Amino acid sequence: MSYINREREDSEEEFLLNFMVNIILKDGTKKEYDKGTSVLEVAQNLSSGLARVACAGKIDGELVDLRIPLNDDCNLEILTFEDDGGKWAFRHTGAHILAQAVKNLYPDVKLAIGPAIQTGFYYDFDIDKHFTEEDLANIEDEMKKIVKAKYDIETFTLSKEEALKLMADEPYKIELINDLPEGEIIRFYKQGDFVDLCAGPHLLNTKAFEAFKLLSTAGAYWKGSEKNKMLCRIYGTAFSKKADLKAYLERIEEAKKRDHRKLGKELELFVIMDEGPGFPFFLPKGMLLKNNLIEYWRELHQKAGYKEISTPIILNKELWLTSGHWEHYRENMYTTIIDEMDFAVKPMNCPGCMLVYKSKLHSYKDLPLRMGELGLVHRHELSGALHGLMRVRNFTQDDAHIFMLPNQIKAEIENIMKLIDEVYNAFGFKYRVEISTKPEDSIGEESVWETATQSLIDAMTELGYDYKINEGDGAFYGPKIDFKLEDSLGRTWQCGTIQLDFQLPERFELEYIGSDGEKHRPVMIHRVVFGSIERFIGIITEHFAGAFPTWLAPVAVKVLPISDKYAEYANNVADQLNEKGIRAEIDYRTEKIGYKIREARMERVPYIVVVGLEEQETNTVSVRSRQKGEEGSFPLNEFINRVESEINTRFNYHTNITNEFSK
RNA sequence: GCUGUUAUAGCACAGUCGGUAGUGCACUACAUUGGUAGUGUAGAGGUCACGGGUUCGAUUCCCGUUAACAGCUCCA
Repeated sequence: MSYINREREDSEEEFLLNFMVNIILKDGTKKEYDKGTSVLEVAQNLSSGLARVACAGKIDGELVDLRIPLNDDCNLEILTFEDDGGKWAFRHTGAHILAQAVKNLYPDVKLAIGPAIQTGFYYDFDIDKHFTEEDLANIEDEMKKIVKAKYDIETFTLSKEEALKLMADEPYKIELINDLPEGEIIRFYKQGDFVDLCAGPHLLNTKAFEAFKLLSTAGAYWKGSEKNKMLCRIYGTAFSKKADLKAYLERIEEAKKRDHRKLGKELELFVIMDEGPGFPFFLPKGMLLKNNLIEYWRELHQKAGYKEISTPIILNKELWLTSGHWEHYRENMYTTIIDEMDFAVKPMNCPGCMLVYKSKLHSYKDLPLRMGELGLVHRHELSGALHGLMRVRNFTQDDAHIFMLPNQIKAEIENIMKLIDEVYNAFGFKYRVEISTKPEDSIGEESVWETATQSLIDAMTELGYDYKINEGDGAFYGPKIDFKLEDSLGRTWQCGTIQLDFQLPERFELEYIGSDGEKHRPVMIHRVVFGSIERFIGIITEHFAGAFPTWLAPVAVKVLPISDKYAEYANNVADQLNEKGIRAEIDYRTEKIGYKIREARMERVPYIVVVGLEEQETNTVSVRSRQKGEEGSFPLNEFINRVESEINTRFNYHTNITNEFSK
């Protein structure tokens, strides 16, 4: 809040002579203005066009209102809707217009908060009713009136006492005011007769807010805590141009078409039944996909020096007490009684792996020891959190635990970062990285946590990653680096994670014999690359819109005989393909060829080959590829070589996929 | 788990202002033996999610349960 402080300090100096301020613009130009010139006035001076579309400013990297006077030399940027900060101010103004409209229509409503978000804005209301679609339409109309009224948006500040008095009828605002640190400027924005507590920035007038739409309503807890009252939230989105709004709404519709739950059903990959909420069934096609991923994973990890193990799904209570899960993860665990003793279904693979480590004596020469496990874990997730394959109650983690000497930590983390980067890039994913620190409910010494967290930060810095810190979001046994991938609607899902753990080796009293002949404690890393095979399948299904690259596709080639006279030749073709490890299927049905092609295309099969009399006589196939459409006839062995090399090169090919299913 | 919405054939959906239900695709049979995005005809398939209540009568109205969907919270 440095600009606010500047504003205050300087107001005491107002008696002094007007000084000039030197500002440096985004393009590096230096300009001189009278002290007290506002950001807006600078914009107007630069160009009236810029001033018209300006939404906010940025002083020395800090987002500010256009009305803010410049009192010190600084770097200044004028932000429009095209800039993140400008977009934020624009949409935040939308939240205020929404609140004003709701207040006009429902005077008894109590206002909570209403920020801009990545996809638009929302406002939380405390009201006895719930908003229907019809209500949303009415509110939208009311918002349009406010926009048409072209209210100037003004801002002012008040002392705490005055602010509390002004907001006397708004209990949530009072709570917010009381939560502000002592001495903080309490700022308000006003448009027409609507006043809201807000740090800003905002637009100058409501008239610019034309291209918007209210999208949905939802329940949301006050201050995001499930202990608090649930409020009614209205979501909306807005753009500076109507065409952009239209394009965005169309994009949402497009994204729905590639929802993995819809495609999973259509492509017969998986089903989730009422009999097992959150427990997916994999169908033959989904199983092929899953096994293809696993095969890739095994190849990758073998090269990277991992050894694969498998540990039991059910283990006794004693083990979970030792690991700390019984105390810290109990509510997510499924338990059972066997021979009158307590057992738990594993929610994580680590304790089992600990036992494997302890099953023999290790020398420092064995380290780092990288033990992978495709472990099936079960976790009781809240019913409302379940979401197709993205959030399930049993899933296969592509887990690995790495035991090492303390001086091997950085190198190992870097190895894993590179491995994850290789895999995500291969699929063409963009991802975000976050570091999560010590949570409230945790085990182990503070100093150990600090060392662990620092070594994660060091590795990230060394590799030049941009990362965000999530305070208090770590696992109960250690800090972690999380890798987040986006789904088709822009929601992010945690996939890869690297977790440093000094606790479990301690609890399980793991040891290795050092070069000094003495026993020492190894350090451990937990890590996953896909995260869970299930979630990853969900994400790649949406990413490829079901048109999986040939190496992954459940069926690589669909053979379509023109009629059953050519079934034998079709068999011959499919056999030769399958012999080379190319998954081929034959559609024997006595349907018209056009019909069979249509169905095969709906299945997103990479290659369709049509065989009839002509092909049989010349030992050729008529090829139709997903990428290029009808390609004509090729000798069978030429086609086989082509597909075989495409599968072997895996990712070198998929980036070219362009067809109506992958837009 | 919380707030809201929803639940009709394998799938996508109509419908019944309370008198036990239809369309398309898929499925089965027959005919059609075909050349790059949907062949024709016929047939079979549903205690209208489950449990209560109101009613002469409930798939329809009310309550509860379960599940799904959107969001919140939580997470791989």
